[in-house]
Amino acid sequence: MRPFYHPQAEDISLVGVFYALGDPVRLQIVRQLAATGELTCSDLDCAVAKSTMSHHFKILRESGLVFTRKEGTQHINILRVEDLDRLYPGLLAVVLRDSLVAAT
Amino acid sequence: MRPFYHPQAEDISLVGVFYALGDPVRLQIVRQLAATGELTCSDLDCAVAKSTMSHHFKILRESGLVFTRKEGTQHINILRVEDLDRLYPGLLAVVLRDSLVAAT
DNA sequence: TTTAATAGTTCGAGATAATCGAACTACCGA
DNA sequence: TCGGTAGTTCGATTATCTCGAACTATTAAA
Repeated sequence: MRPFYHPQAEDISLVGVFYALGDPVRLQIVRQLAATGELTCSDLDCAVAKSTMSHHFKILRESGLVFTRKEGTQHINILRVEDLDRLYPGLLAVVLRDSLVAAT
Repeated sequence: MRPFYHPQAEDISLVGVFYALGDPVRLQIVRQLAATGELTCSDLDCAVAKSTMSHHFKILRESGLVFTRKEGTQHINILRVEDLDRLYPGLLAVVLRDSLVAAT
């Protein structure tokens, strides 16, 4: 298995971030990440296959939204809050506002 | 030709907006719209076919980012700034910050 | 009032990307 | 070492994107 690719902060593009957020499952992941701090693939119980879930986390990771570290058998994801707030201040606030309702 | 569909403001979803912005051509359109106020399909000279351009404007329109009106032979697009600022305050600011450089 | 020109949409085909289940890898514990 | 759990990768199917060609609508010219 290849090691994870995480872009440098400078390589996190706005269009890539928007692309990653432009999917209901991934948007929900980001919101839940912001609420809980950490999340593994299987912490969410949406109605998608786990291979698809893995794919979603890969897109979040490679767009720069999420950092993944390995811990035993599981992959723990965290939001790259500092990078995102520095690069695109105000963006996360928009994403997280009113995210208590599972708004899309 | 069918009339244009424009969603009600209440039906403009955040994930739909992100989806629309998650493409380099469409992001550029939105930025240029913010700068110039109005834009037709052929005002931009990107290296995409005009049928593709029409498709991009359709996505911007149906996601609620853009309002299109007919004027003679051309379709004039404007950003739905008020709706967007009311629904998702801060979002357009993020999109337009540093948009002078053709950042992606 | 045909004719042509412009603006944009729609259609059909080929290329890209998303989703799923199955098979696989990695790690931990009995 | 044998499962069991967590997650990735693979292959096939399905959906979406892009393009050029054909079409519609509107205006202007002949």
